[in-house]
Amino acid sequence: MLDKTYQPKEAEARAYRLWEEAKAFAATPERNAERFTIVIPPPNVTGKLHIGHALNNSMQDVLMRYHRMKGDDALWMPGMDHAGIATQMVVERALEAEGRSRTELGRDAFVERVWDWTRYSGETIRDQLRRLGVGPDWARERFTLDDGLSEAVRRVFVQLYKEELIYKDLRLVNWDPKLKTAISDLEVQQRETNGNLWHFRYPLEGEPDRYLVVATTRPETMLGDTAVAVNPEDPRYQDLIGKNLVLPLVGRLIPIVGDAYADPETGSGAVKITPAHDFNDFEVGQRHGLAMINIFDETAHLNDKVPEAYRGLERFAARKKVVEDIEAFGLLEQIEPHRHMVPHGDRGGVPIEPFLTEQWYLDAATLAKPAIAAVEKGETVFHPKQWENTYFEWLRNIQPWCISRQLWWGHRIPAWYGPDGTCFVELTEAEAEAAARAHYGKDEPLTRDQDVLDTWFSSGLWPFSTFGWPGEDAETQADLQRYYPGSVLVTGFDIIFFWVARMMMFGIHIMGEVPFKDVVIHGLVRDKNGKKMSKSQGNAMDPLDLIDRYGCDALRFTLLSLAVPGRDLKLAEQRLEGYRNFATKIWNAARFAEMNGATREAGEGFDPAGVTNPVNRWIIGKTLTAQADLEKALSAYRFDEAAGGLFHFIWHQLCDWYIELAKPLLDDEAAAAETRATLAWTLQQSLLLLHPMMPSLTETLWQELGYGEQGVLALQRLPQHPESLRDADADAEIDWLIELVSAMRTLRSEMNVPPKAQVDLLVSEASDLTKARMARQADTLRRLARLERLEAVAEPPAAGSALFVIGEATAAIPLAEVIDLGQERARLQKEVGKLEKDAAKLEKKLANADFLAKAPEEVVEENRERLADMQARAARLTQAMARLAS
RNA sequence: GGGCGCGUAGCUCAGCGGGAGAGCACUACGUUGACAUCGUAGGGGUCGCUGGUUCAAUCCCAGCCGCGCCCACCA
Repeated sequence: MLDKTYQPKEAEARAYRLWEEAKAFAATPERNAERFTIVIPPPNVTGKLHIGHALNNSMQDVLMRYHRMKGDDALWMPGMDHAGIATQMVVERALEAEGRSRTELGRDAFVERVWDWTRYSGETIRDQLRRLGVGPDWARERFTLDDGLSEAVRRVFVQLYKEELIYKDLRLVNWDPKLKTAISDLEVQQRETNGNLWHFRYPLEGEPDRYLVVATTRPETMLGDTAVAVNPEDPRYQDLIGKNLVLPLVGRLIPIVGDAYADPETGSGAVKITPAHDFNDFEVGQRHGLAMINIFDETAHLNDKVPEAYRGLERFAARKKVVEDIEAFGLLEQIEPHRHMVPHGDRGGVPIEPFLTEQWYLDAATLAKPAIAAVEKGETVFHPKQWENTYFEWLRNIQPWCISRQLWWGHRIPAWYGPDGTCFVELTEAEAEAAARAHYGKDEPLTRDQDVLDTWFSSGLWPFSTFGWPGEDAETQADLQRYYPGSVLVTGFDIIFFWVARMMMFGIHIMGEVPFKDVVIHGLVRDKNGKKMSKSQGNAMDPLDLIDRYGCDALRFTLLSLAVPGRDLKLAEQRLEGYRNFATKIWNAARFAEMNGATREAGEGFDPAGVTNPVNRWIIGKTLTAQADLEKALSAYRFDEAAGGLFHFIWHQLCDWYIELAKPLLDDEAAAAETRATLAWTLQQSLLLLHPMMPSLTETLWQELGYGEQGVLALQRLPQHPESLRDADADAEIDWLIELVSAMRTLRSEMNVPPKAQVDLLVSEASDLTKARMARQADTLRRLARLERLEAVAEPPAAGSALFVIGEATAAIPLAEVIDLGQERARLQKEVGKLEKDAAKLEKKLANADFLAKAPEEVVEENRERLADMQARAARLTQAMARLAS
């Protein structure tokens, strides 16, 4: 006997054990079935998973379980990402708390320390995924810093280098002075900041009374100015082009250059040019052959390229001093408050510094072209499709990707330098040495490039590196052949650029084929007020905490229900409560089944086609519909509709109606056996349909109801039922029954008939069909409507009855004690009035010649039927009212 | 400055060309042997505003108002 409520905690652990014992998550290439592949977006080993991971993995798990149940060879590739900069920061912070630093430890010891952390975080994440009830093919788990994946990284790097798609270049990069590394454009966040525009006077050479006013938001960079630009079309300054200014505080002579970059409309129309510290100025500098003076060190302190008074100052301290000194010289024209966007490093959180360094770049524009074309051609399709705009927009404007990082945690760049700086890019040190020997004609000592690669470089290879590429053994080749490209990628919109686009570029270039067919983009999980969850705000919801309190199935079902495409999710605990209750509801339906013997034995040899009772035939048809709806929703990645459909089917059709309708049948000797079997079957089907979304509950019930002998639910197949199981007559009869019961209940409620009081129901002028239905459903009606007497009568009902129309019949409930003739007549009159009003609207529509001529025939017909039905009901009620009076 | 999206019942959201829906919340009633983590019934909406297209508009188009997100080098 089942407990009264579902106890998720033990059930989840037990179910997961069963799945692992049954190897339920393993791919089955040997079956040679249709294959279905998903590679997991590898979580960062920076700690633990958040609620967004719960959504992302629930969605994937639903697809996996569903496809496995359809009979596919389903492979879900698990793994994690070393997440270079992010993980290094976590460990550095831990060191800091111990009063140590990474430099103190040294590179090797530090990396060892990060590995320790990685093992710890990896274990945490694996546990969390298990608690979520999701089942990837654990035996295949990969890590981006595995030997195999590192080999893939080196291969791709060397190949692209030899193709001249990777190169080294000296130019401005986004430099994070806190983390002391270059970062890519994507890792820069523009933050609106309150600042100032400082207007400085730069005196003309030899004419100290004349000056140009330049404005800047970054006064300290003036120490690196090497020109001032004016627009050559600007009449105010044309004669000044070619002359020199004296750079205040420094004394350097800097030219006035004519460049269209200077906008006459902005500020004074003259703009200071600092080629080493501003991306625009860098270009101006290149055009005019200006000197580039780098005034910062890697921590954004001023270096010895500036006058002594400023050396060693931190950039903001320098700013203050520069302004003070300019003012002291009387060269400060004005200070204007100015709100503007300041670039910040998204990890370090400090303003980034455009910084002149040599870095490795990837020619992204070249790789982007086929990646754009593939989506244009529909080889990869985004869901919802509008995200393709975002993807296109970024790829069409893509800049060279800075892939080198001055970090320790990551894939070391496979480049070695000879004593003269010659660079050898090879797969291994031995190959580099060989290349060097060939180049120099003798052995020379080589030093390896100190930098590591942007973490997204290896993530970009994930769809094929995880299968063992570039391994050449038979197994790897078979896996790649079979499982690449993936079927679906499920991910958040926030990493379309970081990850999806990079996988597309690498996948097409390296493998010659897109890495996945469908990209399912989901939203961000926000709190109930729509605020982004964050630890510091204190509004973050911990998935494990929610699982502890509501069960993993409730959490999954909640997230899936809210996963409307193209929209963020607002998660309120009330929703979790609701779906926890849903789990309890199903549990109790199963409990009812168990109590009535509707378990596996009852369903043995059951053939739904042989069922005769309309109630049973009806629920069988509804089950087919539920399955069809589920399949439709999931094939369109509409997890919200899939969840909503099953919720409605199980709660409102199966529990509210079928179980209630089945109760009298279970007491009826003639119908009991068939009904028991139908109930068992329907519940079994429900468990199958619901399993992808609520795996633990359904698995537990599967075992409890005796299906364990057939194995775990996770490995069952979804049966395909013949459409002939649907029965329109049964549907019509049960619809009629439901309408009748509902009408009775409404009347009882409106008339304040005590719930326990038994009443009579007299159905007059009933057709043979109605009489037959009444006979068949008599027991059910008596029970659900609490009837004393049920009768088909020829005579009109006597006064003192409540009346309503059901189908082509009029029904009367004699309620002499509670009914007031006048009130009842008024009630009926009101209803007739409403019907007539609606009918009048339809009549008008149907009288419109344009409507008749232009609307499709079926629409016209439908309106006619509706009108006829309304008129018939109104007439019937009017007639009944007349009889009431007599 | 460009791009995308959203504004439907008190709340969260479906629906997107032919009868306004769900869940939660709310009100009334209810200890009927599955379930009070429940049941039954009920109230509640000029579908942001203004025009247009159409026989027909919550749904399509345009404009406006309000809100959000992404991208962008303006001093």
